[in-house]
Amino acid sequence: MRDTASILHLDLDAFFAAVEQRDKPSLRGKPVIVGGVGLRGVVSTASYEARVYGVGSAMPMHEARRRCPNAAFLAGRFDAYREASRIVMGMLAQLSPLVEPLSLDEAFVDLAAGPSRDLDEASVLRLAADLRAQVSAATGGLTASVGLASSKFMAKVASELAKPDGIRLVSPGTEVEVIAGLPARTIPGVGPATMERLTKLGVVTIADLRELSRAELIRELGKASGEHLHELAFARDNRAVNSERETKSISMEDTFERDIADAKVLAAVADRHAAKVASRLVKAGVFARTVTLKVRLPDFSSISRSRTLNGATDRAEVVAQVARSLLDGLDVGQGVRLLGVGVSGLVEVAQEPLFELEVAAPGRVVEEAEAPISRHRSIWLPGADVVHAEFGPGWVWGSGIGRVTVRFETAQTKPGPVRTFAVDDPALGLGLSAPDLL
DNA sequence: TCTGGGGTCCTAGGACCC
DNA sequence: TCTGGGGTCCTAGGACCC
Repeated sequence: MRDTASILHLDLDAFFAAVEQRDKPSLRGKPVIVGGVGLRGVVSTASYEARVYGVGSAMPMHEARRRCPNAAFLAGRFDAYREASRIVMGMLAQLSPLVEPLSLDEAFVDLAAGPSRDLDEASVLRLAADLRAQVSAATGGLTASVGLASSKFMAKVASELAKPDGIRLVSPGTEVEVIAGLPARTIPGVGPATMERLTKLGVVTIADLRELSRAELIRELGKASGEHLHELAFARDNRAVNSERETKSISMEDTFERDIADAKVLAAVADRHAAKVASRLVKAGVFARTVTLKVRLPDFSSISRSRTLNGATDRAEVVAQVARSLLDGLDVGQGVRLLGVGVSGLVEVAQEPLFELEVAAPGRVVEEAEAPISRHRSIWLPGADVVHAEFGPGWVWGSGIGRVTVRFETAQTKPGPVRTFAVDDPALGLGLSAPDLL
C-alpha cells in the first residue's frame, strides 16, 4: 500500500470475443461465444451481447447454446489473441519496467517504477486515458478497462468496476469505503467453495467479512487464505508487482469426446502429451524433475499420480515412460474422460536420471502415436481463417456432411457474403491464423 | 450430452534427517 | 517403557484464476 494510486491494472474487455468481432464484421454488435465447440466444451469468453442472455465463462457449451441459440459459436484463434496481447503488453512496458502479466488479457503495472514521476491523480488518469486510446488504435479497436489504486488488490477491483471500456481510480484513503458494499465474492481468491463457507457465516458483502475475526477466518479457511482474506477485507495489501515470475510447471491434457477405457489408446495419448510437454521444455531451455499423470473419471472425480526422478530431463521418451508407468498403476476399466501429463520441479540444468525404471515394457511399443482417438475433428472449425482462390480471405461459418460454409470478410471489409463448398474443394485452404483446439 | 485447458497456490500426512 | 521437535522433500487432492 502506498499513498498514490500508482498501481495500474489493465483488463481487455471480453477479449477473445472482441478479437473475433474485430476480424468478423458481420458479428459486430451480435452475441459471440468463444469456447470448446465439441460435445464437452465450455465457454471461454462471451461477448457482452451474449452475456445479456446469461451466458458466461466456464458455462458448458450446450447450456450456452440453449440460452443463446442465435449466437455465433467459435472455436477460438489463439494466434490472433497472442498477437493482440503482445501489442498491448508492449505498450505497458513503455510505462514501467515493472509489468506483471496475469494472462493474455490482463496485467499489473507499477507506475512508480516508471519514467513518469508525476503520480498525482490527474496525471495517472491522463496516462490511463492515453493508454486506452493507444490500445484501441494499435489493436484495431479493442477496448480495455483500467483500474488505478494504491495496491494490486484495489487496482484489480477498480478495473472490475470500470468495465466495460472505462477507467476507475480509487483515491488512497477511500479504499475501505469503496469495497464495503461489494459482494465478498468480488475478492480474488474467493470462489464458489469459499463463498459457500462464508455464506454459512452470514457473510454477503466485504463489510460483513470485516465483522469476522482473523482467528475465525483462519479456523474456517485455513491459515494462508484466512489471513489473506482478513487483510483484504480491510483493503490491506502489500504485494509487489512482480515482473519476473518464472514458469513452475508445464502440462498438456485432453478431454475426450467420449470416455476411453482402452489402456493402449490411453498410453498412446500419454505418449503424445509427453512429447508435447518435452518439446516445450526444450523450447524453454529447462528440465523437469517431476512427472505427473492426471486422469478424470466419468464421475468427474480426478486422480493424480506423480513421480520425482533422481535427475532432471527434457526428453520425451523419459517423460513418456514415467507417465506410462504411472498410468499402469491406475484402474481405467470404467473409462476416463480426461488424461493429462505434466512436469514440474523445473531446473535450468540437465541431469539425466539414472534409470532403474523398467527399460522397455515388452510388447508395448508405441506405434499408435497418432492415436485412434474418438475425435476425428474437422480442420474446418467454426471461426477458422480460410482463403479461397477466387473469393479471397474469409472464415468458417460452419461445416458438416461434406460441406463447409464460409463468410468472406475481414477486419477491413464490410460484412461479406456467404458461400458453401465441398470440404475437399482444392480452391479452399486454411488461413494464417487457424484455430487452436480449445 | 452436465462440467476445458493451462496454470498457481495451499493443505495435510508421511518419510527422513539432525 | 514411553517416545521431542523442527525442517525439508514428496505425494495427493482441491480451490481458484483467466
